[in-house]
Amino acid sequence: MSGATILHADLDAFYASVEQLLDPRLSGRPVAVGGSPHGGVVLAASYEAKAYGVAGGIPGWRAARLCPSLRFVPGRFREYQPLADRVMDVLGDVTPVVERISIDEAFLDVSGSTHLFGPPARIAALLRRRVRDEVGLPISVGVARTKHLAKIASQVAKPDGLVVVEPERERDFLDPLPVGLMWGVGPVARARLAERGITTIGELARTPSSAVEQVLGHAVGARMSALAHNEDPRRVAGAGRARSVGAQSALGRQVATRELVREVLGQLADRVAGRLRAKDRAGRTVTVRVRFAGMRSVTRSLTLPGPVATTLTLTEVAEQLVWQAIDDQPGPRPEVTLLAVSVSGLVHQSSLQLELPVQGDDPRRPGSAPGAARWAVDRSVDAVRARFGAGAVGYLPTAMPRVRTVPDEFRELAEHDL
DNA sequence: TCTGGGGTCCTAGGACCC
DNA sequence: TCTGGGGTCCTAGGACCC
Repeated sequence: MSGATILHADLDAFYASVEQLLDPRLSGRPVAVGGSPHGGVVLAASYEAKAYGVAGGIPGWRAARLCPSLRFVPGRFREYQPLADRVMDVLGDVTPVVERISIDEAFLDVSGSTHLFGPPARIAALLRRRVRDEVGLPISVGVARTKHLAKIASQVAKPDGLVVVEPERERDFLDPLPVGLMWGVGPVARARLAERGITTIGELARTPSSAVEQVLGHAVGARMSALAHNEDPRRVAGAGRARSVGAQSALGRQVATRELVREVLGQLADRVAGRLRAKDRAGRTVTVRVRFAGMRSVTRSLTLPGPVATTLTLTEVAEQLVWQAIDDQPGPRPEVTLLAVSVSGLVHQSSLQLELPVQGDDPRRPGSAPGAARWAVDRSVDAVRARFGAGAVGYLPTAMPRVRTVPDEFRELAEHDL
């Protein structure tokens, strides 16, 4: 019961490893998925590339400078989801208690599986071998008494390793590790702690919780303090439902015109509303984000009287909010580099409960009057797309400015279940 | 040469209510 | 007369995660 029975299994450099699997000429070589020496951003880097300092998120031209022999591949995004699902199936063979937290990693509780498969360390080794033999991908596994410890252990195990933290050695394991390995400590928190001379988890554990809270804020400070003291009560369980749904598009640098904004928001709203309708959900709060040249971004949100899930209503509300955000900026009209739309305050909404007009409401107000008609139109569009494909029908002229957009397959990889 | 896309949670101020 | 105390919702911003 109190033994080390939690596993954290994490595929190594997942996207890059898939590319190496699909094209053996890439194996053992530095590979970047996405980006190019001339632009774009690297989405994932193989371990050989990481050795040069190449990492996900950095601009392609910088990656090329760091590693001249780097091979850029566009990414065969369609292949990723099925391969990751096969890995999860392997994990599910040893226990039903699997909590998938992203496309490529999961927690397992194997406390009920040891009578069948042996001790947890053995189970972890078995899983690693099976994933390698049956799917062809390297996976690292951490084994410990808690999720936090197991997660840290798998990070320490990478690449392609296994680390078991026995309960009596937890303190020895944690104390010398950098605070940045803790789940929830990012660059900002790490820098703030470093200013106080706190760089290891052991040092954090020896700092009074009240002091940590002063540095990191009440909630984060208390949580990090507890984790440093190795208190982690979280159980392995299925992930909860999503609390928001969104979509975004980077635009390069463009002057915002009515046409551009409407085109982009129409596409984003179509994705978001379509996902909501597919799961019979809707939400009351619409939030947009506008990022300007220089990476500064602002958000505007509006909570409607009732939930929305129609493409046109969402587009209209988002449009109002985006112009509000842009018009609030002082000086000449700024260049826009990204638009995002998201819907939160989600509720279940059966197909029969439409966006009904609020009595006495202005019929032109978003989310009210034409709701029923719009819902019906969207349902028809959804049905046509289900039969004939996503490109079969849509609302908006797509002849407008060229917006560089990523493939839908890539977007879908990051979607959470609704 | 100039930064992808989808999410979660927390903070803080103001409006509003009892 | 110069202002209690607590709670909820909304909005904007930010850190963090994969």
